[in-house]
Amino acid sequence: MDDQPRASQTVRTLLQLRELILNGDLSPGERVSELGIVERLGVSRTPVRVALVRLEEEGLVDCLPTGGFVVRAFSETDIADAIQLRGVLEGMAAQRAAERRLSRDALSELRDVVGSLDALVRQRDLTIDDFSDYIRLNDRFHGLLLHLADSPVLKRSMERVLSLPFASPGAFVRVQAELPESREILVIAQEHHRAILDAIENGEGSRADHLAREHSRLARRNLDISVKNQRQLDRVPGASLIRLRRA
Amino acid sequence: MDDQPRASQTVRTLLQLRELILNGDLSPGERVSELGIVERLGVSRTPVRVALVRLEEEGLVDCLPTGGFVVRAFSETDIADAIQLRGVLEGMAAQRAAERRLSRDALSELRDVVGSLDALVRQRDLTIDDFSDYIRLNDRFHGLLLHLADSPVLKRSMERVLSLPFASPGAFVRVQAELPESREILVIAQEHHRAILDAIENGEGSRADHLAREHSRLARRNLDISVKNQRQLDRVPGASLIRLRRA
DNA sequence: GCCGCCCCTATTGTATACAGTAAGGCGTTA
DNA sequence: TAACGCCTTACTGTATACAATAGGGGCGGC
Repeated sequence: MDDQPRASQTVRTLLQLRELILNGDLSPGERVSELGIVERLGVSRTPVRVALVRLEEEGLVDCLPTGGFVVRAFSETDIADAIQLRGVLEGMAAQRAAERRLSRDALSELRDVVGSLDALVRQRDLTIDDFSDYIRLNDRFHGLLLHLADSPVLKRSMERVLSLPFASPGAFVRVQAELPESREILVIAQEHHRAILDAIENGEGSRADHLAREHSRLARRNLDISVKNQRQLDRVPGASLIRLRRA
Repeated sequence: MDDQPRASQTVRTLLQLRELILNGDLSPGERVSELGIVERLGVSRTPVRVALVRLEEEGLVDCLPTGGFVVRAFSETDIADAIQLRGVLEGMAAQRAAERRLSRDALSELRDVVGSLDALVRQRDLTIDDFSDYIRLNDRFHGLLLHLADSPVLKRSMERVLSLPFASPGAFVRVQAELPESREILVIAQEHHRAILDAIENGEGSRADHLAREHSRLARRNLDISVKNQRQLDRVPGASLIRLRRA
């Protein structure tokens, strides 16, 4: 059961604490007691404190002025902004990738992923497993985009944004899977993927940029849909951190 | 002499350690010994460790796989990428500000700053103090832009990028001050400021975006100039962290 | 003389002890 | 009965002690 037997206490604590927060075992606004975590995870206060500092930098917890930390709550606006920001960063990544005039060979992996996605989306009826595969391939596509941009600075910045789990490219796919028009949305998303690849292959930086930004708006749309239906919102990773303002 | 008598040990340690790194008292690649810092700053290891973790998240130090931290070194490419990223984020900020259709009243502060900058740049001969004033007003302009974007997520992301000191808007102004064409560059930069304000006033989001991106390229150009002249590069904040690849 | 192995030391990861402070509860008084 | 104040308690900030590990230096063998 112990996933990380070799990892240091600090790393294990960070991972487990992050999971506690993302799973909703700790509620937004709730103070994260160091001693409470010590009891739960069976480590001393020192690794817990380090993990809390890192999570604060990640943005999952907030520092209280009086000392200590609380689990952060995220509004619909926060999520929408994070999605927009991801779109902008992916736009920059796509643009850079395009303007590097990469060889056909350097793009073979990206082309393979787009090909796999094509095959997947072409199917009539999509199962739960298909959506899992889609999420995996989609993450891979977005990861490759970032890689092809060849910018550690950009990569780091993106990782920060993605540490908010509902900002990740696959965050709303499970929501979307429940919609009647789910397959059509995948068709559109995949058209974006193909077009982004095409733009990169042809060195069309601005086109790649705009396509990536538009692509992220699909997530934004799914967010809007989810907000109107709390049940669907629960399918989003880190759902427990979302606090909608009362209507 | 003690700037922060009331602040906690942790905060003081973070500020002082950051200063040690930025001043070059600790060289890039050099291991940051906890005990060494303890001796230098007269605090215990605990606040030092917290400060190191925070600085690692900021990107000023790197985690060694064996444990401990080293001061990071930044290449010319890193700096160029950070400047480009800042331009993209400021573009997003400007676009958001524009598309919010802000009232004339909400923009009065930004207009004042642009007015002050106008008056400053209009002068024939610019003194050192004038450049200091320019940096202050310029920072204020960029800060207001971020504020008007009204996005905590974006603000946080920008703060991360700006924690690399040579990515900040004013980083290369002191370099530029030494150039024969320094005043002309200021004239161009100020034209950008005016145009960005105009775009925001008129709700022209895309124009604001592109102007902000182009604006950041002035910093990029100054970087290129600085690289050809090590003496000028030393004027940049955090210069000691910059390691150019041998020609 | 050079290379390799072993031991020692320095440094970090981890745990815990101590002190200061803020918050909450209870009692008293108006 | 409600409000104010004091006291207690539990928490975090800080310091330090202990253990494990990695790296370096020295010694010995080839």
